[in-house]
Formats: sequence, structure tokens, C-alpha cells
Amino acid sequence: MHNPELLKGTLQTIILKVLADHGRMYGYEITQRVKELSAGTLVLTEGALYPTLHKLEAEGLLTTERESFGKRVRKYYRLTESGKSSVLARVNEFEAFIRTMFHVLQIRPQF
Amino acid sequence: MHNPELLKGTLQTIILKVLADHGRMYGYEITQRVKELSAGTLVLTEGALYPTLHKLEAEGLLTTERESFGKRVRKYYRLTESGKSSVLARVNEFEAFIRTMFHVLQIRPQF
DNA sequence: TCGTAATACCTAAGAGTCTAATGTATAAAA
DNA sequence: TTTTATACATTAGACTCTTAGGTATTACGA
Repeated sequence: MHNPELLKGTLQTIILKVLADHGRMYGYEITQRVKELSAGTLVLTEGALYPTLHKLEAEGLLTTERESFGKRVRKYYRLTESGKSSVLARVNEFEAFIRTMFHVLQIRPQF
Repeated sequence: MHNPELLKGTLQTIILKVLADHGRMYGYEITQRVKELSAGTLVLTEGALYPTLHKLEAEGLLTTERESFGKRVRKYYRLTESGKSSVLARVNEFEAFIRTMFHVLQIRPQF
């Protein structure tokens, strides 16, 4: 991402939506999937990812379960019912924001 | 704006583009125009607006001229040549960000 | 006329979100 | 065997914004 400031405020939405689309995922897996979906432009840093995951869990939107693969431990996250309800709201909010920005910036790009 | 976090990082782009579209404007006028263009959803606070205008001026993207209307003084901002070159780049950057977000969020809304 | 709202500029403290750096440890690849 | 990738996590500091405060003029309604 050339301007990383634009990303601010979208991280929770990204995490929730990716989890909604993929079911159960662990942190590192989320970063790799987002990198893939964004063709390498969007790289989630660990300093942003983990605190956000913990926060979403504390808010009751995610639950976790630890699983061992040999000596390696992964912490899987999945949406709670509350989390599932939130996803659509967050995505709608993001879309509304984009529509507003299109009006303000007077642009109407072809997507 | 329901989620003001989404706005972060877009303020400079908004100011530059609105100035590009309207020519010469003063601070308060910018807030009103943005409010109008966003149907009231996007309200620029003064604590964000003025420091940003000063910063853009310090970076050479804007120039100012004070003008008096009776005893009231307005400070008009306009794009410099450097500012004009920046506008398109910023808007393109924003559009690229949106395209990336559409991929990551797996959405393709009708605008 | 008198108070309030709108206009018009500005700064500062603090909150929130992120990056960069650091730490620990295992597994795979060169 | 050394580096890279995997996998978790925290912390200091940077950056951007909101909230609150300050000053002053003009317009409007009671």
C-alpha cells in the first residue's frame, strides 16, 4: 500500500470479513490470505494484527481455540454469532464511506 | 460518518481535490462544501482542518492570501503547481486503495 | 437590544490506530 | 548450519484525529 494511512480503520473490517469468508483461521494465515487477495499490496503487520484480534475477542466478536501441530501451536479464530452479525454491518459501513468519498471527490471510477 | 476511523488518511486528499475543483477557498468554506457534498455525513472538525491546511502549505502544495471583508478576515488557500500535480496522484492512490479493498473484502458493489 | 447562532481563525491535550522493533520458539530449506 | 518461513506476542513511538478551549465579528430572532 503506497499510502498506509488509508488503511487505518479498515483493519477490523478486513479481519472480520476474511474470517466470514474462510471460516476458521489463525493469525498468520490471515496475514497471508490478505496479502494474497491484495496481490501483495496489503501487508498486515503483527503489531497491528494481534492486538486487533485480541480486542475483537474481548468484544465477543471472535472466539479462539488453540491447536497443536507437533510442537507448534496455532491459535484459531472464528466468528461468534455476534461477530457474524457485525460483518455485514461493517462492510455496509465501508461501502457507505466509499459512496460518500466518491461524492466528495467527484469521482465515479469504473470498477 | 458512523465510523470516523475510516476517514483517517483521507483528509489531505479531500482538501486537495475540493480545492482543485473550486479554485480558491478559505477554511470554513471547505468544511461547508464537504458537508454539502457528503449530505451532512462528513463534518471536518477545525482541530483536524487547520493543522492539515498549515501542513500542506508548509509542504508547498498550497499558498495563502488573506482578504478582509469589513473587519472579518478570511484566509484563502489555492493549489500551487506542485499541489496541482499532487491531486491526481492522491486521487489515483485512493482509487487503488478502494480496488484493493474490494478484492480483499470480496465485494463488487454497484456505484 | 440582547442573547444566540453562524461565521472565521487558531492551538493543545489526549485518544486511538498504526509501524517498527524486539522477543521467543519451531520447522523447512539452502 | 545458517537463513528463511512459520507462529505467537508486546512495547515505544509516530501519526492523525476528536474534544475542548480561546478570540472575535456578523446576522438573526425574541
